[in-house]
Amino acid sequence: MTATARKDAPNRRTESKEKRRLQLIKATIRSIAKRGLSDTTMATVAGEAQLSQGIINLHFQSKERLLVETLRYVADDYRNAWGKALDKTGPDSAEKLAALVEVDFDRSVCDRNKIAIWFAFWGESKSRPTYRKICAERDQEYGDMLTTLCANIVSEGPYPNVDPEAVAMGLSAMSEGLWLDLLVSPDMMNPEKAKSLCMAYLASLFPHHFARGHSSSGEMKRGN
Amino acid sequence: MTATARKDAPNRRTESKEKRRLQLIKATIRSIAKRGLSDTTMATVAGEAQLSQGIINLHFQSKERLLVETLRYVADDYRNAWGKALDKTGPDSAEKLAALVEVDFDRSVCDRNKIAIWFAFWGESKSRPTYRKICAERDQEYGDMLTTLCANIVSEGPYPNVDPEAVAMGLSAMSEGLWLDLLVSPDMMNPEKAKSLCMAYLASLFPHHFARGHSSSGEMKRGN
DNA sequence: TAAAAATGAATGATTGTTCATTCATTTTTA
DNA sequence: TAAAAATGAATGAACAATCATTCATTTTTA
Repeated sequence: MTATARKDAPNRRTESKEKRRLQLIKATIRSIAKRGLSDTTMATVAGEAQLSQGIINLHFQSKERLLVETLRYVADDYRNAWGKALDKTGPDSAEKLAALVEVDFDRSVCDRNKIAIWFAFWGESKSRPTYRKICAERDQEYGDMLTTLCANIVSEGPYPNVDPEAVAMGLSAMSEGLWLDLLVSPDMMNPEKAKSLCMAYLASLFPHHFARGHSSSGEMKRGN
Repeated sequence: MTATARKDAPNRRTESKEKRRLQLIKATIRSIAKRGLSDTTMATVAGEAQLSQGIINLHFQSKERLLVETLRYVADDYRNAWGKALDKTGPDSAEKLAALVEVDFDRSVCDRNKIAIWFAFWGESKSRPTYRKICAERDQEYGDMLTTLCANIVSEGPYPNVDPEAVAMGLSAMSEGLWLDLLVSPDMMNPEKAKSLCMAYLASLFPHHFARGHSSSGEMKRGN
């Protein structure tokens, strides 16, 4: 039995604090996805985690803190996803932009459960400044990245009268709106279609960098 | 004292059923906008309406029904808004499309309170089929209208390889995403900017029908 | 064996709902 | 037309259920 083996047992009664917190956050996510935020109680979360009633207050002090930590986890998760995707690409900005669109509709980011979590918190964000702040920071960082990439592309190709920030805002807005369609009308929308709509948007604004009318994933013009 | 005068008193103890229901629905909207859906209780709604505890169950039987009726009211309100806007325009499809964008970011439709209501219900829609159905129907009807208008424009101008349904889906997605920005980052986004982003989207896809690079509301090319 | 982690029954606050009662209004009666 | 009776909308206290939180106890760890 190695030193790490003792951490492999799935239902050890005593886990490290950090692991328990993560376990509870993931249980919270499952509960919100399944029952919605307003039907998610301390009991349903503890039940999802297969732990006892008092466990959440032990690790998070209050329900409110659990929810905030959960939102933070989801936001970090999303940040990591597009950060990693960017690392995998070359230096080309158009390629990076396509990779970001790819991530937004990749299974790891946009299954209906995860989308439901986002909308659950967005839905409460008007009356909860803490939620709103976390979401706004996420938007800010993502938007800055998009704007930088769009600015690079504008500087490369001949695109008179194209405002990089406007393209970035339009693209992220479209992504979020398509998430809503995936959530509300899963019969009408699917990730592939959503992806191609975003790519069509990019192609219409940056015709020298993105090919039009292709539905396959991440298709771009080469050698520009 | 005329026969109608007796209905003018603002705080009549006895109102018609329909008026009371509407009063309670509007109180629900205010409560959700102010406190969010999960902190909206029978007491907060009754308080907003300045009526007593039991009044909601008297008129709506249950909290759940009140919320469903509220969502239906908001959805109908939206439907009426764009229906009226269409009636005011001429027969030109591009003009109608611009009018729809105008409505989406008109004060009467998109102040932060109303947007908060939409997101509150969207946030619960994953786990509430009734909410989802109402939202999906709204999307369907609006999407069909958009698609028809886009198809007309495609048939008018030379737009090879432009799919009307794709444009329609992209536009409505962008609108909804911009609503999210207005909700979460009101410092970064405002209705005028949102409107011009949508118009820029239309201009990039239908350059013969919409003028590019103008920020003033509803600007279109004439005489096409 | 002392410290830490986890339990789950208990607690008090909050919630949606019910219902006997009140009261403004309408209808009927004389 | 004035008084009496009937109506049903509205009330708000009471109720049962549910909720987040606490804490004495048990279990596990080091």
